[in-house]
Amino acid sequence: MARAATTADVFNAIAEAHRRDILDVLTRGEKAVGAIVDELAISQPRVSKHLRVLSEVGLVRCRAVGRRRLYRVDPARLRPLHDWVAKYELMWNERLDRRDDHLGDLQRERTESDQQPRGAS
Amino acid sequence: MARAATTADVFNAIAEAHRRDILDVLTRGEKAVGAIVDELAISQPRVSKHLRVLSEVGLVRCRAVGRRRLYRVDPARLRPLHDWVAKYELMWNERLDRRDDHLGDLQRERTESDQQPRGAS
DNA sequence: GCATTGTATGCCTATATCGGCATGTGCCAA
DNA sequence: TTGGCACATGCCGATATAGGCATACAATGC
Repeated sequence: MARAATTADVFNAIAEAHRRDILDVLTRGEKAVGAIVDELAISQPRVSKHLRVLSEVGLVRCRAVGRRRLYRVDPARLRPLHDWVAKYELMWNERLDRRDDHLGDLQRERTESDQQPRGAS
Repeated sequence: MARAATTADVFNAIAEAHRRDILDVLTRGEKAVGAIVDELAISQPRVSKHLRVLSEVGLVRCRAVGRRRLYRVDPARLRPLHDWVAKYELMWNERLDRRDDHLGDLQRERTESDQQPRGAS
């Protein structure tokens, strides 16, 4: 088996740095392919291909205007990612809080796993 | 060129669903490899390999206890991801706000890109 | 020392990616 | 209609992955 398809989900789609760059550019408003190409100094076919991936996972939407295609971000699609990370954000805030209280020694006071009897889902 | 290494950054590391599963399990506390294996019903070598990737990007830390290795999450490492998504969270909140105000017609009032003169970084 | 448990690694295959380059397709202009 | 601009696609090569299986390594217990 190989790596999961880039279009499998949002996580895979944004793994590629250039794809994130493109999204970031689109953050500043709807843009045509050519504009992205110029702004990022990436070849046009490359941009088009990345846009296709982003499009397939719904991260961008396209609108044709004349012979141009204007792409825009659909930020809501990043929600799964946001929600997933949120859990961990809680964790690191907790840790910082504890560190404030006890000045960071018992960093693992209760975290110590008691190696559950295997099978307890 | 192929896809970026899974160990290139946190984004690539968490692209793999099983890796996220492992992190989620570790969310509930430090766990030994065997515990993860049992909980996720994934082969041991697989788990070990995923842990290695997670380890290389700093998402988990390891501590040897006897012949066991206890892994724990280092949630702070997800910060880049969190920060990146945060921008988009703002965006979708804005949109919802606007929708509240104007009942969603002028969804693109100002978003309209004015196709900057090409070259303006 | 020796057998056993708990993990990490190595090797191999199938698969899919990213990027380059050339070319197809669609729309506009003269 | 012909030319040309804006994008999308197709094909190719190099690369690296995920997972299976067997095995090496480490620590423990007898």
